Amino acid sequence: MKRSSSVEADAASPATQMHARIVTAIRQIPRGKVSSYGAVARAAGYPGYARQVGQVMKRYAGLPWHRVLGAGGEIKVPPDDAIEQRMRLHAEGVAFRGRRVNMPLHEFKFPKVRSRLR
DNA sequence: ACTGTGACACTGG
DNA sequence: ACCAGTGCCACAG
Repeated sequence: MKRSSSVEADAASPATQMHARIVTAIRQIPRGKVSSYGAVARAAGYPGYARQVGQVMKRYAGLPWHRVLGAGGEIKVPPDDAIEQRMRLHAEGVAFRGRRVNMPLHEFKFPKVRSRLR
């Protein structure tokens, strides 16, 4: 098997794997529950990669992006999308207390918090 | 290769 | 509760 062949090195690229793991984590958040960028990053095995979670969500379509909030349950998306996010969450029964949602009440707990990856 | 940017998080005033 | 400063990291130009 070719180890450093350019083609498959692509598929196994660290970055690609990270994206995949982040996407998977986001998909785990059930309807009516929410999580945070940081929590998703940790669940995916990449603590400290909160910003990358945002990047991935922007690139991948079909993700429940509205269930991901900033630390403390704050909305971190631009004003336009923020409106839709609130609307979607409200439709799922997630209520806002002013600018943020009641995290202790709505936060989804990831089952398998994997240890650090690389 | 270097610099700026951002859908983040945390601390301190 | 609000805002500024700092650390964080991949990506784009």
